[in-house]
Amino acid sequence: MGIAERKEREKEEMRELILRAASKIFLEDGYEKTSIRKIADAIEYSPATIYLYYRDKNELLHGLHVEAFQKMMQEFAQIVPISDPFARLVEMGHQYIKFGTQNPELYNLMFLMDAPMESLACRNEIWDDGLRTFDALQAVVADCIKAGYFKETNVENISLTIWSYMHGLVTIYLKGRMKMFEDNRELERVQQSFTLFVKMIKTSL
Amino acid sequence: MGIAERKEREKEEMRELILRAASKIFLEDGYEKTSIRKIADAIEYSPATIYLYYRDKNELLHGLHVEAFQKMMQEFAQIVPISDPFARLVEMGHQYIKFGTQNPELYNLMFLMDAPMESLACRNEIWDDGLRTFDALQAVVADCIKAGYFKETNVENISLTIWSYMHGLVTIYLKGRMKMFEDNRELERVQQSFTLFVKMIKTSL
DNA sequence: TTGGATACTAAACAGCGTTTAGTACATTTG
DNA sequence: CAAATGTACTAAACGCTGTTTAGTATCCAA
Repeated sequence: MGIAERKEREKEEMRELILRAASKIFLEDGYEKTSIRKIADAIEYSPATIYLYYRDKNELLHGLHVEAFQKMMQEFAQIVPISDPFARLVEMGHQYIKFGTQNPELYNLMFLMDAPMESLACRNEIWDDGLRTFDALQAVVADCIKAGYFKETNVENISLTIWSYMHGLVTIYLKGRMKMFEDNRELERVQQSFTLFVKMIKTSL
Repeated sequence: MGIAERKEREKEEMRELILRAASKIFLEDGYEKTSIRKIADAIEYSPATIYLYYRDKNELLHGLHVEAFQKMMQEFAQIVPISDPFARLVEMGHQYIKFGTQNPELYNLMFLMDAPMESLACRNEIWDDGLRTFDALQAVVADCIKAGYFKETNVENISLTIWSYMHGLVTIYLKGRMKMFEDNRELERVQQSFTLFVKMIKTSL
């Protein structure tokens, strides 16, 4: 009997309906304003219904978290055709900065918020999405080593170090901590620093 | 007449009383649990009273923000006696990592939270505390240049680049994004990456 | 047809930051 | 000294929040 299958399908559709509404509100109005009640309103169900499909708000945010990483990986796909590994790494950095600065709410969700992590913690899943993205970086770094750009060989350590820098730069910008340089040339400073960092890894790794 | 002065003093004492209670709760229970109602409870006043001394919660958090920076600068003071500029810079990095990892809630408040920034924004003050700390870094970097350690001369850009890395590393750790390396050697990885970064700036700046 | 699973919700719980209206007391003024 | 003004404080409410409980319909299997 296909009834169980249909129910399963309907359940999945409902999960998707909720996630779409949540995503829309999250992207339009930001995290602060993405409340369960508002999501419920948007899909014309009661707030309690949402809890029949997601155990809590953290799990729902984890759903958006997954989508955010998909979007980032999609943008990283643009760098694949670049044949020179180092040029590919540099372009990956540009894409990272671009993604972060243009999607502050998503970036926050992906790398700063506690909520989606806590959803994973209690089910001791692992942080798959983040790992896949980190692997993408590691792959490019490994190519740089193979092509003789770097003398260092600890791919994981090099990748973590590069990511740390990129993440710090983007976060300082996004969280308004660059406003201390009173002029309004924050994005210029981001680019300037990135140029210096590229020079650094080129000459010293 | 000294009445105005006494009232002024009492007002300041009350502000301090509130701040001390807020600080205690913040350090013990973290940001999430630091509510106006709980602070009011601790000092045995009504929640509304707090609003006679702080315009809103953001301004109160900014008070803690100021103290957090004082504490950090205090720990940075330990590096002053180190005569070699580069060794001083490296030790400053160690202190930064130590402060961040041992005071996660404070670090969050200082460099990640929106709240204390928003308090400044509406009064268009500037981010003095952060600037002073950044200046401390710039001073050490300038010394490194003078001592011939670096060939680069843009102190601000070098400092921003170094801070970006440090901040990224600490944030990745604090926000649990290093848990993807399933083994439990996160702090070890932090040190390993820092060692690599030190090598990088030594050979390429 | 009946009985139990399923889908859903109204209402409540316990918390939040903040504001309003009003009281009690301290101080200044006539 | 009494009346008027100003100050310090708070109870209660407003409008939110995430989440749970209890109850009502509806669907489906026996």
